[in-house]
Parts: sequence; structure tokens; C-alpha cells
Amino acid sequence: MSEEKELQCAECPHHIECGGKNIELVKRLADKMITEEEAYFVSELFKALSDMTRVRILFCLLGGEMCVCDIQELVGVSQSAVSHQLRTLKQAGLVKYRREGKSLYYSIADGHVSTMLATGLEHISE
Amino acid sequence: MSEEKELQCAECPHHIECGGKNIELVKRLADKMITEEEAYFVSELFKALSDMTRVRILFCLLGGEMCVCDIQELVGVSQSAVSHQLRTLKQAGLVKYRREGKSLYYSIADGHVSTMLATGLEHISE
DNA sequence: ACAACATATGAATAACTGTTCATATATTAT
DNA sequence: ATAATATATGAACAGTTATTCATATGTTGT
Repeated sequence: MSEEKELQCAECPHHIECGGKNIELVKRLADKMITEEEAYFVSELFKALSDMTRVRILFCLLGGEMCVCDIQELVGVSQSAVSHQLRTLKQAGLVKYRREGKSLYYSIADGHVSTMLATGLEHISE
Repeated sequence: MSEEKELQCAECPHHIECGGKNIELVKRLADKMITEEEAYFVSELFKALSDMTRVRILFCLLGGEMCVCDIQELVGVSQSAVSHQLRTLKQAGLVKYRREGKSLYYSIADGHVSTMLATGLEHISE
């Protein structure tokens, strides 16, 4: 079996004919591709950032840790909605919390969060 | 009307009673909050990064510009699916393309893309 | 003009997501 | 113990999304 053969996609054998194909590039990248697992986790991470309410919550928290009712007030959505979204953000490792009395204080989990948000903001304002 | 009053959420007046509330923080941040419009655009941007197939496509393109059939081969999904996802990435300003003969060569639109992907990868591997 | 190729697009469908509503849990004060 | 507060959670519903299939568009060679 030739090396070119190995590069074929089983379902779509016709595209071996593509004149534009960069065989060398494809061969070189085939090994270095992100794994399915990594791609999955990365996409799940960005999925947590893909909702307007969650983005607004994170921007609140960039100003400092705060309890759920503070967030509720700043973002202006129901307590239940905030709580559900905080859960999503927590599962994605974007926020953490600590309990103090009856209140839970949420905060940004690490520096990656502000980097991603800042880069996203830069991107949309160009 | 007192300043505290202004901070109340119309739908949920009860949370003025929250003992954990950080009124000073909320007052300070209320003005500096991200606008609804900005939050919407940022969330739309991350939505474009929130799919495994699109993430894999972008990682391909980090290796260099390539035509649709190259991407199809590396990612292993149908031509139609690749094309639909490239459209989403294009609309989000994450990729661009140029035509050369029958082929369209796609590439990463700007530096923000690799920054966001790299930060995302860092985040999930901790 | 015609055939082949490379890619895009629209419709349809199955799977997923965010909110709301009702209720549960945990903490504190009485 | 009981009531009140702060937050979480499960179910349900409406809206959204990714893929597939069929077809359309644009380009090249004959």
C-alpha cells in the first residue's frame, strides 16, 4: 500500500484526486494533530464560554469574588438561572467558590480565564 | 430613592436582604460591566470554538493554509460537514480563504485564534 | 458547450441547551 | 425544633445546533 493510499479517507475516496491537495503538509500534520480527546475537552471548555449569561457572570467575577445574589443583581437574571450557569462554569474549571455562612462566594479559577476573555474581547473589536 | 434601592433587581426584591452581599463592589462594578452587545459578540465568538469538529479544523490550519479536501482528510468528516463548519468559522472571523483554481485555501484569520486555542489547551491540561 | 472536479448551500432531523418553575438542601437565628 | 435566608437541583419546554442528503455554484480542461 502506497503512502498516498494511507492518506485516503475511507468514506470519500474521490478526494485523492484533488489537485489543490498539499500531500506533504497533510502527511506532516497527520501525526501532530490534536487528539480526539483533547479536541473534545477544548471544545467543552469553550462551550462554557459560549453563552451570553455566562460571559457576563465571568466579567462580574473579574471584578472580584462575590456571592450568588451579587451576581444575580449585576447580571439581572433569576437566582435559578445564575445557579445553573455557575454550575456549568464550575464544571469547566472556570470558577471556584468558598462558603462563608449562608453565602457562597464565587471567583475566577485561574489566569487562563481572563486571558481568554481579554483575547475574545480584542478579537470582536477589530 | 436611595442608592441601595437602585441596585435592586426588579424581579427579585428579596435579595436586598442577602447578608453576603458586597454592596460596595456591586456599586463599583455596575458601571464597568460589559455591555449586553459585547457579551453577545464574545459569546458568539466562543460558540464558534465550542464544537469538536471546528476545533480540530482550526488545529489543522495552525499547521498552515490548506484546501477543504485536505481538512476533510485530516479531520475525517464529510465534505459537507467541513464546509458548513468552515462557514461558521468564517462568520466568526476565525478563518479566511483565497481561491486558487478550483480549490479554496483556508487559513487562520489572525493571532487571536492561536492565543485562544493555546490558552484553552493549557487550561484543560491542568 | 460539456464533463469533471471542488466547494457551498438549503432542508430535514436528531440531539443538545438555557430558562422557568417547583422543590430540596444547607446555614443561621430565635 | 422552627422559620428564614442563600443557594442548588430536577423536570419540562422552547429554541438552537451539527450532521446528512440532495443539489447548486463556480472553475478547469477538452
